[in-house]
Parts: sequence; structure tokens; C-alpha cells
Amino acid sequence: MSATTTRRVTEGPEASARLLDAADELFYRDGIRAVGVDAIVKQAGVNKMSLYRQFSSKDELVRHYFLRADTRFWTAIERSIAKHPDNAAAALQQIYTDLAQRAVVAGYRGCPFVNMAAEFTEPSHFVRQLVAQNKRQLLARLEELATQAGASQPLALAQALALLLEGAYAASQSYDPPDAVLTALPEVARQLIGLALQH
Amino acid sequence: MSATTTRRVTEGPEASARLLDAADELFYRDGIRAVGVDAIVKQAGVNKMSLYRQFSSKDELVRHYFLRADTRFWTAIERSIAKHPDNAAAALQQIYTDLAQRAVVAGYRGCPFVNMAAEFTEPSHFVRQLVAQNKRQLLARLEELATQAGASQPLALAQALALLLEGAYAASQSYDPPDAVLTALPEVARQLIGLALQH
DNA sequence: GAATGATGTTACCGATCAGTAACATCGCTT
DNA sequence: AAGCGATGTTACTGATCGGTAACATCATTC
Repeated sequence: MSATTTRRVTEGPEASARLLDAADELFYRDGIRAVGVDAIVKQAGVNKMSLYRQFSSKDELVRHYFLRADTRFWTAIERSIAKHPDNAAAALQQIYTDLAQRAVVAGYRGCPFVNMAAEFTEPSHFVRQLVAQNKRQLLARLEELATQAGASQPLALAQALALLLEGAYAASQSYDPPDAVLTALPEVARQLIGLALQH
Repeated sequence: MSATTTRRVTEGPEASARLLDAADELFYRDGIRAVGVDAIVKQAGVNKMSLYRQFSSKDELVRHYFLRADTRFWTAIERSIAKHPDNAAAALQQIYTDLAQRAVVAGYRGCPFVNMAAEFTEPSHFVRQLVAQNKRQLLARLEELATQAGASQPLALAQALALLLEGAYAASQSYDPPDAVLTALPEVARQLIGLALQH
């Protein structure tokens, strides 16, 4: 039995990939505390010992989960921005147009970082440190775009848009249906950007 | 020993009050899943059996926790509004001025409803139903004030302010320090209200 | 003062959690 | 073919979870 017969030894670093995929989906959908390692290995189709031979602990998986979410987040943001390579104002606007669409699809669970921060309340917890870092970078990126767009007070516009972005994420989870407020998102962004650019 | 000597039988419905106070503080500070009933009874200074003779389950405590948070929330909102009995625009503005102050004090843990929604991901869970109801009422109240203020599109203003409020709550937990964005909150509210009232 | 009902105390249940020891089994190298 | 390291499998640990049974103790009423 050396050909394509059913064999059980298939994993290598592939187990690692499967585990990360499973953790990705389950942590985001059900929360980190609510998902046990048994659920993860079951979803990944690997053995529990394979998990602990690839990762030292559940926290290690959580750390990787954050990194993936971070990458995905920036990919989405930069994709919106890239639609307007030489129009920073339009790029800023595009972020909120796209977000309004993403946030109302069924099964959407909001900002993974905010969800993580809600689960780990200790400010010194490494998850909260990572989240704070992500938000700092986001604010910096918004300010950068605001500057490029020619805002008279780039930081003020960035802060306003940051608040709006957090609000859109949070509202997608607290309002039912989320459309009740999210339909207004692109227009609010337009107003804030418009106000900051006039003069 | 009938006078004011130390005795251990003091509880009646008072145990109930002590338990609710303890649940209030611990649930908000550490999260619901993270707080066990043992921690609650210890903080309340009562016996575990006293808990289960007053409440049928932990979920029952959670339900009461929500009701308290709901009452406290509306008290804060209406107190802001009441500062301007015959000026709805100023009342709306006041909500955000006050919130900006509340949200930056140390130990602030953001919107208890959003935190609850983050912990219980199942949309049909009773906690999420309660949260959605709270948010619906909030949006309605904002729209009411927007109408009184003379906004040409009261719902649009209410939606914008609702997004902003959610954003302020969320940012208080995801940004470190939260002041990095929350200092802009009153000004953003002023801009949105101003835009909606001109014409 | 005896009975009654509410309370305090302890010890426990079954379930679930993250993490591990021990051993069988595989693929690969020599 | 022998050996070796990585993997799969099972069974387990100790801790913690929400919740409860059993019994001692108290205040009150008759």
C-alpha cells in the first residue's frame, strides 16, 4: 500500500496549517475562551498531540490567530486604498464603502481585535497589547492618508474616522439588524472627510 | 447574644442584593464567562447555596446584571439630556461631551452590552436579544432628539450618532491610551449635529 | 419548649478544561 | 534489514466549572 490508498500519516508542517485554519475559523466565530483545543483538533482533523508538538500552548495558537487576523485586516484596508492610487480622500472614503458592505453579511462577527479585547480584560495581557498596537498603526495610517488628502488637521480627521470605524465594527454586533445603522456609514464618512478638506 | 454581637445569620433578601452587587462589579470588570459563581459568592460574602436559593442559575444572575446595566445606561443618557431641557441639539451634544469624560477614566471597561455580545456569539442567545433591544431603543431616542432639534433627516443623524457612540465605547477598549482618539469625540459629534441642522 | 421553615456549611457530582505520559506505528536513512 | 525520529492513539492528570444533596443551626410562631 504505497500508492494513493488511505493512509493516516499525512501530517508534517501541514498539520500546523490545518490547525491554524481551524483556530482561525473557530476563534473568530465562537470566541477564544469558548473554543477548546479538542474542538480545534477535531475541526483540523489532526490529533491533539500533533497540536502540542507544533505549538507550545493554546496561547501560542491565539498569538498566531492574531497575526493572521492582523494580516487579513491590513490586506482589506490596503485593497480599499489601492482603488484610488492618487486620491487619498477617495481612498479614505473607499475604506468605509467597502466596510459597510462587509459588515452586513450574515455570519459577520465584527472586529476580531475588539472581540479579543472583550474576552481578555487584563490590560497587560499580551492579546490586549497586540490589539492596541494594531489600533495605533491604524490611526497612523489614517493620519497618513488624511495628510495626503490635504486635511488642515490630519490627526483630527484620522481620530474621527477611527471612531467611526470602531463604531461600524461594534454596531455590526450589537444592532439587530446591523443595517439599521450601518447603511449610514458611507455617508457619515463622506461628511467627515468633506468637512476636514474644505477651507 | 441577642444584641449587636457578631452573628452569621444576617441574610434574607439582603443576600440577593449583595449577590447582585458582586455580579455587577465582577461581570463588568472581568467578563461573564471568566467569573465563576464561587468568585461571586466570595465577593458577596454569602454562601453558594444562598445564591442558588435566590437565583435559579448563573444565567438568571446574568439577566439581572443586564437589567442593572440597562438602567444605569439610561440614567446616564437621560442625565446628559436633562442638562438642556429645551434644546435638543445641545442635549445630543452633551451626551458625547459626558461620554468622552467617562470613557477615559482608569478601569473603564466600555459598553457592557457590547462586551456581552462579544462573549455570547449565538445570535439567538437571550443576552444578544437584550443587547439588540437596548440598541434599538437607543437609536429611537437619538432619532427623537434629532427630530426635536429640527434635523432635516432625523434618522440619518441618529444613525450617525449611534455609530459614533458605539465607536467611542469600542475605542475605549481597543486603543491604548484611549485618549488617542476619544479626545476628538465631542468635536466629531458637534460636526455631525451641525451638518444635520444647517439648511 | 417544641415544631417549622429559612439559612449556613460541607462535601460532593458530572462535565469540561488545557496539557501530558506511554506506547504503537509509520517513513526514511544507512 | 535494522534502526531512528516523527507521528498517531489512548488514556490519563489536576484544575475548574455550574449546580446539588445532606445535614447542622438559627429565628420565629404556636
